[in-house]
Amino acid sequence: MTGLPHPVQRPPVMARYNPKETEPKWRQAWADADAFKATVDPSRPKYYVLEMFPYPSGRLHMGHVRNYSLGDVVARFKRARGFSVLHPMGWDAFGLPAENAAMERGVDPRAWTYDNIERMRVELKQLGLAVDWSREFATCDVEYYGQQQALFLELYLRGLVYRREATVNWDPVDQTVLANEQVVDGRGWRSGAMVEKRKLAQWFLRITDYADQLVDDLQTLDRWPEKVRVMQENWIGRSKGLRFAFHFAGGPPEGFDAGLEVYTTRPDTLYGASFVGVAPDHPLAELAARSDPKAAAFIEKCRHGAVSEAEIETQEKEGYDTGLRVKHPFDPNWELPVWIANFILMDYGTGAIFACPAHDQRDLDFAHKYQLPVRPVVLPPGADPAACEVGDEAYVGPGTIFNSGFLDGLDVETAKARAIERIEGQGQGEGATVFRLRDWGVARQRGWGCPIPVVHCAKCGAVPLPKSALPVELPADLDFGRPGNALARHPTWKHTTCPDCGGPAERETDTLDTFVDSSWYFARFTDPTSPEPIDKAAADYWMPVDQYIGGVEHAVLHLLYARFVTKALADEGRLSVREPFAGLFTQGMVTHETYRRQSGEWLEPAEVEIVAEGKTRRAKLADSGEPVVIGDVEKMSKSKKNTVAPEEIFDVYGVDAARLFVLSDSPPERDVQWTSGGVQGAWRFVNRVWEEFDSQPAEGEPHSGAAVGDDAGALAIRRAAHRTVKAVTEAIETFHFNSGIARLYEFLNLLKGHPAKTASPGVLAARQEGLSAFARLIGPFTPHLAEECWSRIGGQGMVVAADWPAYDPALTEDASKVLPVQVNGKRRGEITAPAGAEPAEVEKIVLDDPEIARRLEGLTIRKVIVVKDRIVNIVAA
RNA sequence: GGGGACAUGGCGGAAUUGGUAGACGCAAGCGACUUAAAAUCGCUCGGGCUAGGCCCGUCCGGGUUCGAGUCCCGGUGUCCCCA
Repeated sequence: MTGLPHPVQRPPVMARYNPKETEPKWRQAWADADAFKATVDPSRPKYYVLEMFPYPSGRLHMGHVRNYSLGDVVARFKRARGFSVLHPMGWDAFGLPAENAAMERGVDPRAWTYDNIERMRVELKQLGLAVDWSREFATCDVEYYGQQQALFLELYLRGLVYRREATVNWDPVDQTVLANEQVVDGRGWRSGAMVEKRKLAQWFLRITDYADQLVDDLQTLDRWPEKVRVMQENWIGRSKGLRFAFHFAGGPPEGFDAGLEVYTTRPDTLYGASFVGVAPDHPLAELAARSDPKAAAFIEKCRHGAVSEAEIETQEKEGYDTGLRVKHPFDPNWELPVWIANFILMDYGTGAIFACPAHDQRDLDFAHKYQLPVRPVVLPPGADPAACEVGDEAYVGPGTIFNSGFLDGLDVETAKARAIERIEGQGQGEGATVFRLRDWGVARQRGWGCPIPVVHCAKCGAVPLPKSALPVELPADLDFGRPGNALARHPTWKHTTCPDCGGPAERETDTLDTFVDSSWYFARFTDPTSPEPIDKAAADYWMPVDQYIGGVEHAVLHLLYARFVTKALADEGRLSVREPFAGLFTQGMVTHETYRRQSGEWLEPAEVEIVAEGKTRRAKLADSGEPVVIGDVEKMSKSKKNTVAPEEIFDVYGVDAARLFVLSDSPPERDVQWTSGGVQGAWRFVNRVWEEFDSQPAEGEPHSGAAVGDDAGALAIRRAAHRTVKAVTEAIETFHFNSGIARLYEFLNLLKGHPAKTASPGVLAARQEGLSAFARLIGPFTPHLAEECWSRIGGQGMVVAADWPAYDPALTEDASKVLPVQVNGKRRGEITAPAGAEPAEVEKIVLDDPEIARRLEGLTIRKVIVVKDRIVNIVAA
């Protein structure tokens, strides 16, 4: 039985490598040399590395350590490879957490945010990132959001900004609009109040104008994860179908002279129509409510129903028959009832559908509930038309159309085209592409955000401000002490004059969604002090971002908005690229085991002692010995208390060990599980590396090693060194950092086998060559240690200024290869052959081998397969 | 309901993309050093057996192939996205 130490335990005092001394020293040296300044240098290839910028929550967590360490590996590697690198850092600084802190603790959001930035900057700098800090900015800097207001006005003038009434989720307690994701079980995520649907005038960006491009250009993003491209494509949801109008039987109701317009992706199933449905907030439903109290009551009930698409899908289907009737477009004598149904979305298509229960599950559920007809019109392959019946499941597969007049006998796709042609011929509608994507509502009723640069004038309406009136600055004395929009209730701020007529006017008090802030910051980084929002020349040099790194949770919204804004800015002539991020990497989370008392109370890792008994592990409280339940491995979170504070780890093991561990333990795209043992292993490696460098005598230093040559040892070291350079280079290029670090461990193990103190001059020279490469190879992962080691063996200048080591391909291959020999696919021995030996030559060696010959006794050789430098397989019977 | 990803020792994960499965690390066991512990160093570490040689083994069941962790078909499980 062995008790493991706490996650954060003092390292042995006798350790010779002292990160507390070396790490600050090298960070200072980099700063003094301005080593990471990004410079426009047309003579060199450029490389722009960017990690999604942090929200200044106040403290660094392990997720940050991982995210920024990953980007730092790329930045340092590309710099060493001769690229002119831009690797900036900034702050996504507007948003609700600051307002919540303000309300809870009575602090000013601005002060809270900038204090947090101060603190986090210190911690991030401690990570030793190769960042050009001279470009730092926060989105809440007036220099930034003022430029954003200028861009907003440009989009306004191009017709990409508009204002309309929209149904929103309204939290009556917090007095604000909530995004769908902020509504949980019909209640506001913060207040817990029942959310209402309200109509409010809202500002929108016309992202749907770019919907086609946003889908089509996904094809060009070949360095994006396939997963993210699929998610975006689904989110945009382009579908081709038919938009057409039903004529009313017995004359149209008021305002519906043109009929009732519906949209469908299944015009082939028109003969299966059973009823027509409209959304509860459809104008026709509202019209019906005016004369029918029951309809009004039903609509009111729907208002309190589900808000997200997924919830709408799973809730009980309900409807109300308006009594209105429409005529089937292909048969004027066929009348269909018009229902108000709670599963229809006003925002998708036209907010009205025709229902074909036999071939749509939602329609079928609805039809069953209200005893509406179910008429199959698509015959599954091989089915009998006479016996075809629909049970509880709608048939949505391919098949042959039947029961459908002129469409009979056609396949689904042909029938769709034929039905669209017929409707178009009747002048009743046309084929149309519809997107699931909706315009982007960017207005937030919040005081801690970028003010929308518009005023409302009683005479002129909503008037955009002229650029000369920018920036529209947030007042310093906002009252965040209670819920609601602090900007709207400020006593004086909103009162102004109309730029058009000079009369009294009120400023728009909504601010922009923080996703707007993050939709162009990457372009601002190319010249953050430009008087223009974006300096064209700088952007032309640096854009696009060559490698963007962040969490997959932003796969849709942030990345989609940034793509849209980039395209819009390109159309304005402000950018020359149409896609912001040429390469995207989505890294996994940092996780940790969870621990609870038997009563269920969460416990921090530091309170728990792990007891290992052979292959099983148990846990108990470190002080009392009370048994502890080991729970699942989950994302580090305060609520489950399974967090480990980076600063404590830095303090005990140094920054390099922490970086090394998060980089080495798992492939970057997967979750990494933080363990105390793991970081101790990284710490051991740091020390072993230092000892290896420290044992290498400087040139001319007295040395007790053997005077005789040891060419075999020297050659082994050189080969391993060159192989390691090749492997690590390739590993970094392909984001296989964990494998690259494993190769570094291997090389160190090999060097240990040829210690300096007993080495011949030849081995010493080979070690020197190997150590020189090694110091540079570990630079991207453990940059401080790399400098200390490089300096110890007399490297010129600093590692950050040194070239990446080159390798000699001839030295990465052994002169002879050991090839396994299989007989009928089973390993039966091995032979040694010269590298690159031709099959015939290898075959001869194999057949001359006595051991192999013994294995083949009594068998007839049918075939000998030789894979060069790899394997031999003899097929024999 | 649709789509996608994944499944390898006690654990995290390697495997040159069809060619010696388990690199490297963690945990564990044994040993050395030590008054002792920690640290450090060395050895062992998928399972089985008639143990210096064989057999089995990459979630399960089939298939293709000289050869399958890798490709194909079917199933199970976990996760993600969409509905």
